[in-house]
Amino acid sequence: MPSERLKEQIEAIVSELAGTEVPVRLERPRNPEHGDVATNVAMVLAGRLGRPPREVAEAIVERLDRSQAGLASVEIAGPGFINFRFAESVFQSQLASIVEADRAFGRSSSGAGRRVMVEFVSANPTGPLHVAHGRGAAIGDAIASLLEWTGHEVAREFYINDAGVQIDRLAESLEVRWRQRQGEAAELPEGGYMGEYLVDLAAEVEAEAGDKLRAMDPGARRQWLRDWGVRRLRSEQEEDLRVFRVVFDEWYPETRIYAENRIQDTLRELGERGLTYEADGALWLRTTTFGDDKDRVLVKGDGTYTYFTPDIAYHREKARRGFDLAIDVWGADHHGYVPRMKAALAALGLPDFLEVVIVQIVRVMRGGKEVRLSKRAGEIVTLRDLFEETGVDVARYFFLMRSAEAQMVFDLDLALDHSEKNPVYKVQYAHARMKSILRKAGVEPEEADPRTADLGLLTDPMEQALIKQLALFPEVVERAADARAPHMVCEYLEATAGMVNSWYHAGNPSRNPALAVLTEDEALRRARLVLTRGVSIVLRNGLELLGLTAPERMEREDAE
RNA sequence: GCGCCCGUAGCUCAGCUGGAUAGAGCGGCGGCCUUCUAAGCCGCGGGUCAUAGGUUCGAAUCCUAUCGGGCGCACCA
Repeated sequence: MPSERLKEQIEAIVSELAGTEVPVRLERPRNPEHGDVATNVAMVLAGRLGRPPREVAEAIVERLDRSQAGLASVEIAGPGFINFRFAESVFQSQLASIVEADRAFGRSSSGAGRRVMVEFVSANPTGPLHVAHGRGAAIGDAIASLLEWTGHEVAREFYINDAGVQIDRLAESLEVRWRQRQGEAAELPEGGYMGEYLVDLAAEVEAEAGDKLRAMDPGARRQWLRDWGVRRLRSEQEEDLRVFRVVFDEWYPETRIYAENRIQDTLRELGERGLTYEADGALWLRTTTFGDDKDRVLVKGDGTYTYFTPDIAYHREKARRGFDLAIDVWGADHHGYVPRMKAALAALGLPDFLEVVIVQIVRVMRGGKEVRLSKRAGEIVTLRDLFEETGVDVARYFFLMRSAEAQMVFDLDLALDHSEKNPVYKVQYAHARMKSILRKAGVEPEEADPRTADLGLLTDPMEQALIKQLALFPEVVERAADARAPHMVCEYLEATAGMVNSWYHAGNPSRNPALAVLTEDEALRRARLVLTRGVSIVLRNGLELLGLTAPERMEREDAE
């Protein structure tokens, strides 16, 4: 990266001027007239040195070794910005390095040596996954991917809440449905699961083990239904997620926390640290010591644990399993739970171990009206309903294209639009077009080789702007990973695709054959094919990073 | 009542640790098809950045207050 070298040089100059280390930030000006990169360091330094910003800027510029940094021009502008423009050769060599890196372009090792667990979805195994889970699934998976691209060692994990009262209710509800099937007048329990899916599952139960269940005593039958229901629903979730292209390294059951006595270990450790106490017949944790609003109950008056307790033990296990950082992706309705969980981990001596990404709610709109996500004939209820209608690529992209912390509207009409109005297709189309040009040129991608092309021939402003845009990709990945913000990659891909489509159309042979990739001029054609390949590499890497496909060609529906 | 998120163009949203005339997509309006696939492209219009103060050379961005929307405030999970 040429800007890296420049940054180091400026840092050296500036720390000499100031007499101390001064961090330098190079930014990309919005306005291209302000150069390729710019810095405000002279303004930052002006106050400290007691000199006018422009004078400080002069001093910095005087000391610069332009050729060493690959600079074509440097100017001081406005209140004291320094604007830099790189030599064209710098961008030409960047295009060459994009093509050479190919699938590795955009990857870095900045996170090397860091083991991170991303835990997401973690839906209760009491029913099918809903639309809201889909957003968490897409975002969690993309964050994990971003961390992998930046060199972290990443594990994706799903925590199965297969213990606790919600599972008792599942077992009861399933039993009621099974008995109703046999004509008994059974009523769903308070807080039972009313979904129709349990009626279907009851039919499966009957087919699989009806006679056996009738012969069992009630306790054994309940236990059997409980195990069967959890297993069945869990595997249905796993299958839905697999089709949605989200694959977990581990499905970690809550019952394992109990089976391995982790709760006792955790309570003992908290007790030894003097952070628990008994009051009103319950055992409490002093979470207020670590920033929570009130202390929390660990063991209820009846001797059972709150939901919190096994969850603390589970997060303690994450650290014990060797992870340096745990990132949890939670729904907005759990945000109030964040301070207490962080407090509990701080109590265990793990103050910075947990990072929580809160994913806000999704509203689905069709025809300008909100789709009620309750069960109603023909309306979308589950994640599977949604992606079966839109396709997996579209559903994933729509979930990812907005920042997680903002509520989002899922516009089904736009999602179902197969034109380039749909941002997913816009990006995929741009990719397919590059592939189409390569096919038309009759070359394999590897034959578009920067070593046998003169990239100096790419002098058109559109081409140069495009090369600069492609070169930004690694920085975008880096920032998106740091910010746990996959939507930044979407923004970048859409902007890139827009430029690609303009370039492609400008070179439409019927309009301006001089700009066409497949031009008569053999040398120019070779150079443009390298750019074509570079574009396809960046778009493909970006799409695949987000878990989307990069199609070789787009299906064309015959227009009427 | 307290806490968290949000309030930017008609709609949906970007705006990176404050930076140079506030951006994109959709919708609207006007052009452009014997195509490296027009499922498109080019251009135009459109904003008191919720409001009021404050900090700063500089605020959509930071601070305070107010208003509006969402969510959460259990010995539920």
